[in-house]
Amino acid sequence: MQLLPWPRRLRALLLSCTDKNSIAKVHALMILTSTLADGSFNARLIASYARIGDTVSARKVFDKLPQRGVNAWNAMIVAYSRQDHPSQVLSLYHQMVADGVRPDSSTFTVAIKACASMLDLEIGEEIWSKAVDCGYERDVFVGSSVLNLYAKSGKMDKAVVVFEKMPRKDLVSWTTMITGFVQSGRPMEAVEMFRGMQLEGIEFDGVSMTGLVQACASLGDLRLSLSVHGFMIRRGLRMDVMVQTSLAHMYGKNGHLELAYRVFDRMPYKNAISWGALISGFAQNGFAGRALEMLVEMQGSGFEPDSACLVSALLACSQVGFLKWGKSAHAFILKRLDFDEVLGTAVIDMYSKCGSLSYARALFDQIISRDLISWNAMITSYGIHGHAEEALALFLQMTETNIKPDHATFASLLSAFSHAGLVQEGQYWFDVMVNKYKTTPGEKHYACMVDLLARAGRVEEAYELINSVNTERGLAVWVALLAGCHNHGKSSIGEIVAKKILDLNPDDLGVYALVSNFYAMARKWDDVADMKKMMKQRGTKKVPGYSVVEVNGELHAFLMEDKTHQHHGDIMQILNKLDHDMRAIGYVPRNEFLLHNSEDEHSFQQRKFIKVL
DNA sequence: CCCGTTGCGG
Repeated sequence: MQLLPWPRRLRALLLSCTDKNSIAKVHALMILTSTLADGSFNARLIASYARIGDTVSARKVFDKLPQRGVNAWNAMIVAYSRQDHPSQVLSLYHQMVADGVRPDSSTFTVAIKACASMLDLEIGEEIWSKAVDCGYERDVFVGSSVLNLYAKSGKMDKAVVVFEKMPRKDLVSWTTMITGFVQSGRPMEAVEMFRGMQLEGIEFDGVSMTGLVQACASLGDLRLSLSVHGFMIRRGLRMDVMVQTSLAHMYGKNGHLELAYRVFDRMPYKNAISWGALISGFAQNGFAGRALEMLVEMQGSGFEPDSACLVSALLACSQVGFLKWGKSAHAFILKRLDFDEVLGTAVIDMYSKCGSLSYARALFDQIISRDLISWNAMITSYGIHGHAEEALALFLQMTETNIKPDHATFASLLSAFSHAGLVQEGQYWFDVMVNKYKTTPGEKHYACMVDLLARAGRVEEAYELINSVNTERGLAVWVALLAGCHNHGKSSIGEIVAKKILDLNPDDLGVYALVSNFYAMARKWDDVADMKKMMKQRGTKKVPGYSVVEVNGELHAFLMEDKTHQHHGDIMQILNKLDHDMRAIGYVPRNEFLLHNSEDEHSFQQRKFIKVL
């Protein structure tokens, strides 16, 4: 065997090292042969320790070096980057610059990546401008890193500027733009980016495809989703867990749960995230029971649910008011997970929707990390429960923190006033929102204001309000107004509003019921008959509301004309007694406008059992 | 030669 010169032998040896002991032996040899002083070899030693995850040993070598070249600094910086220690990366970067060592492409790339992961746009841009000064403006690696920095900071428009200036764009730079647009809620542009990449003749991979699939998921276009899925099969893409999980999620999120399950079922390797994708699909589409079943099933298959799975499970409990399971989920979190903002807010929401406002508030006070959405959720909870004063008190408390209220906060606050019938307060805070917080009111805010005025019988004012603004006036605004017209016998305005509603072609049967009830109030019997015909034609796209009660941990669902409950007779008896007692103290039920359509109700019942159980 | 882009949630 021919002996190589020392440095080359050591380099070969280092490359074959897979454990700490063998690296340490080479390390000793390097000391003996005095090759450690060689700038290109000490960097390799640091990189070897880093490769096996031993950052501590790498740092010891680094610290003992008499002088450090770019490669040594880079090796150490990359080591910290691999271990996901962005602040260490930045501190080394700054030390290196202070030592007068000139960073290279690799240094800038990794340093900017660290800023992206800490969402520190300011330092990131500072480093980027230094990179430009050092002549790396046209570098693909540094460029992609900057694209990601802007994408993660929600500055896609800045990313576009950098991207368009890049002379050479490769798979990673295109992919960064795709995922950037997806994460910024601009899925159409993500799809356009994918098409642009195809036109440039750059072959896609699993990562870029994951971005495209996520774009399809947020577009909710089944035809596009199916064609993308078909495209990747035709092109023979090797699908890994991530691609398959994003596919299952794409179908599940948009309610195509059979397709989602088919993808999931055929996955050779699944993990907790794949399960989470399915669970969230079921939970978000109203299949609460199925979501909770899958949570149990995943544990049976040996997977530990993570916080995202629990968030979906809590959402499922909220939807059906299943307090018993909600409490189990809470207990599970206390035992095995750490509370973050998302998980905390989901538990708060669950307690609130399951009727336990005090638990919700106690949790809100306990959760250390509360963000904007946590505050909004708690304010919403008070609103739903009719506690407008508490909602306002919380809002005022919020203004003392550094979290700024957003459009959703005001929507919750205004809705709280509308539920409590506090017209003056509502008007006052609407004004504050517009003038002090410079928040442009949207459809939701106008709907609250219309609801507030219309409930109080000030239908004319509400009508004037919506006619005075130029914003998009959607269904909710008109529905709130018509409900007011119905309750306060305002037939002339109501007729105009009813026509507007019908022009919008809603697919909610409840809206048609409201219009029909309004016509009945106005004694427009021909229109009532038309409405009934229309409802029959349109079929049952939307499931009507039903009540759910939890008794001893078991759910009982009720809807109109439903006689299937085992204690139906007893329940009716008690209801009759309550009805009798209420009339005795002066209650006059307004059931003269109630709508009956027994054929539809039958199909509703079928769906009810699928959904709740 | 190294460095940049990925899957579920309030």
